[in-house]
Amino acid sequence: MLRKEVGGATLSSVSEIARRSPDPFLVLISTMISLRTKDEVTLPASERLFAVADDPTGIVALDEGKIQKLIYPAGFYRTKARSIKKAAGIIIEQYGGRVPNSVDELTTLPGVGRKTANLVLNLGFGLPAICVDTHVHRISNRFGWVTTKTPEQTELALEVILPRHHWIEINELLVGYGQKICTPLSPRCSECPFLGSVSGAPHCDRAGVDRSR
DNA sequence: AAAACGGGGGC
DNA sequence: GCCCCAGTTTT
Repeated sequence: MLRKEVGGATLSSVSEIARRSPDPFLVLISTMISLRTKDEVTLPASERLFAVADDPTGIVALDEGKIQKLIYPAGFYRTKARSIKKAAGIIIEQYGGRVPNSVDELTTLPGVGRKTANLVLNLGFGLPAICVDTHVHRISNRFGWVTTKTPEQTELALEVILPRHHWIEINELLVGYGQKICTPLSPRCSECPFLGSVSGAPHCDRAGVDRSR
């Protein structure tokens, strides 16, 4: 089971990992594997790796080539293997073997940017973090929720606008909507649940068709 | 701000 | 064959 339908949105492979075992380290590693890689590849790759090693000590003990082989064919598998092993080492040496729970600390890890850090806080620690990827950035601007140039600006703005509860669901719904309907180039506006809805509801001017990625 | 990293799947 | 993908890092 690679995906599950939830109110029209999809649960990502990282969510699936988190649901099975809400271990911040597993969430972190599977998120790193998922970067620019489809769920159908991410989940099996994560499972192969975790079958061999599922904690920082186990990961650092692995040969980098071994990690590469396990997570293939995830994209950027060489870079990811290096980052994963290095991150595990830093977690052991700098953070006492525990995954840090702040954006600033998480982003010190190689291969971990703002989006990954927030997803780990959200899915791994259950904290109210909003992760802004290309989908969320695009949709937020199309809907006129924000007028921002960078994903980081979008993130800061959304933290003020969006509700404080159900952040995990909100993240997934926004992304699922961006994947299936409000796509970058040819949005399926005829299937958009927001188009033509009650006044005051967010709308799309259809002018924001872009290739922000 | 733009390019590089990378393999797989859809059409 | 060409385009796209729940980004991050380096120029």
